[in-house]
Amino acid sequence: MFRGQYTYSIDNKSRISIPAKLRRHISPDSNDTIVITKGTNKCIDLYPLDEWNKIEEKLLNLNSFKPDDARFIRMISQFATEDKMDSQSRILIPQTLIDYAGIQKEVLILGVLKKIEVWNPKTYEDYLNESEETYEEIAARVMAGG
Amino acid sequence: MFRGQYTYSIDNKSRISIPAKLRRHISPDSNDTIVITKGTNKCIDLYPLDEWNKIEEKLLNLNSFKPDDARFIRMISQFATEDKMDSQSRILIPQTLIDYAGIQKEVLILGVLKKIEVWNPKTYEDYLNESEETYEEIAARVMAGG
DNA sequence: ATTATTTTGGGGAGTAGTGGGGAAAAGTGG
DNA sequence: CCACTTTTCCCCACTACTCCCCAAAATAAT
Repeated sequence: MFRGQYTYSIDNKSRISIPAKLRRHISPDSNDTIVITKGTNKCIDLYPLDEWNKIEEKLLNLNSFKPDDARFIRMISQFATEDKMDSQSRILIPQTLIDYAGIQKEVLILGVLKKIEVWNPKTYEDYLNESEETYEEIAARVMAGG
Repeated sequence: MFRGQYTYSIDNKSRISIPAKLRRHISPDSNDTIVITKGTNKCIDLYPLDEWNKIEEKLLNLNSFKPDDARFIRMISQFATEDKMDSQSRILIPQTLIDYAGIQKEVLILGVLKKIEVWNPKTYEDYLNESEETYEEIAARVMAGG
């Protein structure tokens, strides 16, 4: 599982290093391959290949001749590109996603259980502030019964 | 599985390159052969030959004496042509399908699990806007339980 | 302080995408 | 059956980007 936050930079060839501490949690099954996709918030999601394959399994169980299902499959697959890390454990981020996440130079990398998120630090700060609830309140609600 | 989006162009000989990242996922069983057919939306569908064969298997199981089935079989077969990629991994798209999809110069190529779709970028944008649901909502629904 | 590891930077070979010439094949009309 | 036109396909070429490699800088560990 991925944990922690890391402030890194994206170089002028659009590459980002995967922090060493996160790298160690990528299964060898993934063969150093990462699937890069649009996050559900204004960020970029990174999945090790084996985790992404589990998501695709779910998509395959949908019926692609049903218009609604076809639409889901398209939207989710559309932004997913896979890339193998180079010998310095970097991946190349597509320009469309850099633009989507509003990333310039500095990036905030978050380890979030099964996936890794890449944010513009400013965007993330705003995201945290936009919630009315405090950390304490959210915790109480989400973890209720656990 | 095919993934990702690619903005390419169709040349004045009606050829489209298959993006390298998609090409790598085409099984050698297909012998570089692609079946080109009319999509269920306003786009062109491309299937590697081996995947297309699986679809034909399913069609064979339909009852061609049932009017609905017969109609569907006709519609899907009618526009299906197979083509071998040239040495630059390009395929020739029939003019009828180019017209159907309203393609001019720029094309949006989508990797969608077992098939590849070719859209007029504008048409695709309109298609996405037709839906009430946002990406977030779709993701939440489809990925529920994961 | 020295060594090892990690992050960032950049050169250059190879690959990918696009365009187009011309031979072969297919279609059309007499 | 033959000439002529159109389409398809094989090839070569140019440009830009991607990826592999080497290396400096920064951080962490011994």
